[in-house]
Amino acid sequence: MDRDTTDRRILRTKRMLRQALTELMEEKGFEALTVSSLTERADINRGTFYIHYQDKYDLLDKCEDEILKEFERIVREGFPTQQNDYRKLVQTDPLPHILKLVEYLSDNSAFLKTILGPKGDPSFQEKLKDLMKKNLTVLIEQRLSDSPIPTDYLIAYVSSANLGVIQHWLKSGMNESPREIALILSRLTILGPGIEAGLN
Amino acid sequence: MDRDTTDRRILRTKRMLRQALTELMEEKGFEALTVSSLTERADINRGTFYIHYQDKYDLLDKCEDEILKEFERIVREGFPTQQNDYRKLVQTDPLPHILKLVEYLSDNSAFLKTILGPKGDPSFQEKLKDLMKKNLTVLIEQRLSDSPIPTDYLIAYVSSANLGVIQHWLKSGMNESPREIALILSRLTILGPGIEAGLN
DNA sequence: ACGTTAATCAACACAGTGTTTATTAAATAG
DNA sequence: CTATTTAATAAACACTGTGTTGATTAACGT
Repeated sequence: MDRDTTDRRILRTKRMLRQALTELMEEKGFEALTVSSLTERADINRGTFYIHYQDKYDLLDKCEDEILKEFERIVREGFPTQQNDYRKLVQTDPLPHILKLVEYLSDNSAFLKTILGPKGDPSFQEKLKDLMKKNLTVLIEQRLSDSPIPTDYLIAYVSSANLGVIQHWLKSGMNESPREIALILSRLTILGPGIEAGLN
Repeated sequence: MDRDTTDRRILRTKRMLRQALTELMEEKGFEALTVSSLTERADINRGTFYIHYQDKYDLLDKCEDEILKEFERIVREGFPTQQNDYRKLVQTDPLPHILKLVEYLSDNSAFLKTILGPKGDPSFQEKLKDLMKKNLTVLIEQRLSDSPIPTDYLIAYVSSANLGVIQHWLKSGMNESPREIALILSRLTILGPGIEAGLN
């Protein structure tokens, strides 16, 4: 079996480091933290860090990828297959897979709040938007009639907008329930800029 | 007179450093560059750097502030005072102050492309969105009827969306003219999510 | 219980930081 | 044009953090 994913010592080391990363990012942002501070906080020898990760950027990458993988899984499994008109549904209920996504955001809010905040990682924002774009492309292109606005700009607009809502939620203290946010996202995506852009 | 803003030696030093910053950011991103590489590129003694700036973050801050100041000036001077219905105008023409803004973006595209890209500075994105929010608040709140979506989320949505359009433009090689982009922004802001959100 | 291997500790050269000193060269005021 | 001011330079300093290595200890899986 793959020793790398079963040996409890390895799992512990990685778990501690990811925990330390989340904590230290919250405290002083990603750029201000060092490998030394990371290993000290995790109570891990500094040399051990370099067995598993190249540098702090590598550690961050791995953590981000874990989150993104889970996002993709949720979207893949829950994506609406049949082509419905959601404009009625969305008056009162969020799209189910969007709700699951927001719930997952909520579970990882400590990490995400920092990584999507002003001291965070803009490349993660882009990865997240790319994920949304992939799905929006399907959703939008099949319903697009003749918009005076290029499709790629429309998609950039909506995906960035969704990200903005999520960022605002995390930043302002998550006062709304995941369901409320999922509903906001669903409504804005389905009903929002669509009308103006010439969707039918 | 304020020696700090007239002495040609000082102006030259700052000019060279800001030039070097833009170049090196394009080449390897902000975090990867060092004060040493900056001063080497600018052909400036490293000690001189510390006379004018605390560290590389301070230099970045000052550069960003310069851009933001100019944004604010453009918005302040060009912001529509009387309350019009722009839905007709915007079918064919961008709002004038948005056009001016996009033209300024175009003039500083080298710097902005990097700072708003995946290796850039997320705090600048936030500052930019905050600027937009301030103006959108005026524009939206006075026209808002009864939206089922909280105003602050609506504003976060639109400002983030506008930023996304700008980022997409810069990233994809600026194939559209400033006028085209300004028109896209104007249309989406005035006509876009407004209808759904209950604007009149 | 055994062989394997992850984690530790200490040491290393190295790159970059931020500061200081004396010295040189350029700018401005008169 | 000259005198005076002051910005820029060059060289050195201690310091922090990096990334790697080799020998030793301790925990793991079978």
